[in-house]
Amino acid sequence: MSSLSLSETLHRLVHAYKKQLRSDIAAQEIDLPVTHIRALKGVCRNPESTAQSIALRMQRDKAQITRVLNELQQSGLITKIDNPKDGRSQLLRPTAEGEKIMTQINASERKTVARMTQALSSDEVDTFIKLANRISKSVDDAAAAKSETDCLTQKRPSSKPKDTAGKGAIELRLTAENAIGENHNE
Amino acid sequence: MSSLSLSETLHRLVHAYKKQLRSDIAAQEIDLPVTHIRALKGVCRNPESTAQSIALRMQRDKAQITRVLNELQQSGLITKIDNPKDGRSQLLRPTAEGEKIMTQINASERKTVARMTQALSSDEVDTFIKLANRISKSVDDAAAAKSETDCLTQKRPSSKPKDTAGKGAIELRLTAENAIGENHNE
DNA sequence: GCTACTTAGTTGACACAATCAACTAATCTC
DNA sequence: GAGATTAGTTGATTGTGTCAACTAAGTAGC
Repeated sequence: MSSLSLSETLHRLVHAYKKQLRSDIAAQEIDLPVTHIRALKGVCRNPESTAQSIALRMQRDKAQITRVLNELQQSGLITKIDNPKDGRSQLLRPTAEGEKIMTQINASERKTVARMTQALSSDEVDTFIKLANRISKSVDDAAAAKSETDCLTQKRPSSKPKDTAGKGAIELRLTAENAIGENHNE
Repeated sequence: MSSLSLSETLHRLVHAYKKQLRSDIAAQEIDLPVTHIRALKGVCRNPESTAQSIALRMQRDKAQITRVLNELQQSGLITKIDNPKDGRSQLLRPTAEGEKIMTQINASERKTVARMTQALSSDEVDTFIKLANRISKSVDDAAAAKSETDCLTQKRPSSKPKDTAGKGAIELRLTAENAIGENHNE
């Protein structure tokens, strides 16, 4: 019955949420796209962040992350310092300005979340988040399983499929594990 | 505690969902963006559809809808016929091809939803949808209320604000009412 | 009927989001 | 040291969402 409308429900919900968050942020005169904010958040949360770890956490393409991080750097919100343990990557740190903005953003976000959940009890919010996470996990697991069978049916041409299927499977499995164990972080 | 992670939860969830849906649809060799699919679905559901009604239902900008509908028409999935009751608008109808594709898409979507909700009981799915709808409604209501006060504080310059705030408020209130009463449709 | 306003749809311009492929340079493995 | 892998970058392209200005058709008040 109602199962088909899950899609519409999700579309509506996210659209409403993004709109609200953007307007709350704009109201604070912070001029950053949502993706940049999420990335900045990632950097602030973990002082050992690299572009790679941010991309993994956000489950986004590393190309996109590269650009976002560069823009955050240009805006003076983060700095990159050479990773002593790995010459390929740099550690990301928020600047003082970045920390300041982050504080403001956290306030905005709290307000946004408060508005969204004003009609719900905190138990209901909790239930909602748990259900949402279980749904996300199911999708990730399904995707990982699919990539795996893809690999098998391909019989591993042994050197050809440079990136295509294999990487997808690994990434997805990693992030699926992440996604669950991570919520206690805030 | 967990309230802050609502944002991340939502981001993850929707990203996972879109990815899954896109791949399921691509697997059927249908080459349509998600937005186009949603619009086609709207057209198929209601034989009296106009661009306006689709835009309202989807809560999207009418400019975007215009383009999406034109592309659907070019792809031969819908037709526009002059609205006998209003020379400004056209009634949208799926073509035979459009109906066919819609059937396939519905199958894909059912599969996608099944995957997403495989770890949930149908009661839990139901709970999730209800909570999501309540959250959407809260956001819409908040936005509508805000637009309203904006209007008041502007003291109605009597002829200037052609479109800006007023329309937003009305649209949002309409769609908020819609969003709730509409789920029984499928 | 004329004038105002409103509404449906279109168009152009733009910003943001996501993805893919090809590439460099550093690292790891053997 | 050769070959694969990984971190990050760059270019191109597609999709998504928004805003403003515009045309043409309908509506209301007079």
